[in-house]
Amino acid sequence: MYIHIFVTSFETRPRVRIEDEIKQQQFKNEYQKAYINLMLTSSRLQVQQAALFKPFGLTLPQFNILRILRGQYPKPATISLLIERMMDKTSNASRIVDRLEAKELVTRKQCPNDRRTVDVLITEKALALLKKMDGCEGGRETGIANLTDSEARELNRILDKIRT
Amino acid sequence: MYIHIFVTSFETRPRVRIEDEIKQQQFKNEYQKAYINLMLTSSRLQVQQAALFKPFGLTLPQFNILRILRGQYPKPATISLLIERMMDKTSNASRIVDRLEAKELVTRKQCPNDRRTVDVLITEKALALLKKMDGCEGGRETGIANLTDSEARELNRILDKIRT
DNA sequence: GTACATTAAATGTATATACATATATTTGTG
DNA sequence: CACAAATATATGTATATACATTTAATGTAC
Repeated sequence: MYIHIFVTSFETRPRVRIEDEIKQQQFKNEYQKAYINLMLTSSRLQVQQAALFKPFGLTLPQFNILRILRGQYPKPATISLLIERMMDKTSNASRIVDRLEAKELVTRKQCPNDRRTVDVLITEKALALLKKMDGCEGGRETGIANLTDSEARELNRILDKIRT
Repeated sequence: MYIHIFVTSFETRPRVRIEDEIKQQQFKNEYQKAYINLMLTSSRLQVQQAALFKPFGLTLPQFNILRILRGQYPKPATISLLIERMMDKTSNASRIVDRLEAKELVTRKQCPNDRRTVDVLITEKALALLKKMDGCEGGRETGIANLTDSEARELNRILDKIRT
């Protein structure tokens, strides 16, 4: 997975388990610890999620695009719409669609109404693939499942506050 | 920043602010919501952190390596040690060191004791740079600062549980 | 001490991010 | 209508991740 971890604190100790690393740390304060903890945890979850996806031959961004396209189906989506929904505006939807097209998971053709735009449509093959993948999604098979329902709720509240 | 967001839910609505996106969602459960929320939040924080680093001409992985090297200073570090401490075992320390070397922020020379290994040493130039950067670190200037101390503590507890 | 395994680092390739620029088309304004 | 601005997509380049392979040096077994 792709994540940059900005860690100021792993400078002087040997590596053990990541959680041990953190526990041994002396952080400047709870905020710094929370920051690093958040990066580590999201990285960990992404690795778990990617492992679930791997047998199906899709990367996470590719899967994400396919999910958006399925949401539109049977209507096509433009690249702009994909970028909008992807929420990572700087990621490159064109090239991810290139790869999906190469795998015959989407088709791409110029839109007649506005010839600047492209109609991207998910194929039957991709719909079948997604159907098989429904289940290994959304963190239920990751460490998130360790939480109680109220802890998940509290986590959501705190994360919302961070993004406020 | 590099983060893959696995979002099953942004398939049918127009994009507004990310937090609005989430609020409008109907998630399968709190777990799915927490998963997505975690990805979004860490992504957001990384973008904020990267923006702080940009004026100094360093990427986050490069900064991270330099911090490790400063922790070792005046001793050198081998590539193996950097990988160990980076905690992203699959990331490519050799090539990150290449770039730091090109910027004259580290030196690299074969270790005489074990000629397989390389001594990577942080330069004075890099130490001065890091000194200037001390301050824009650890999330204090990011959304983490929105939390109270006890919220940060609770967040840490919950994240630890996820990684258990 | 040679042969084989192990280790350290570098290199190769595919994918993705981050950001700038190019190209084609449409829209808007005079 | 002509021409500039805006829009949609694609392309280029640097960096990083993810993973496999290569190369050199060391360690170990016989």
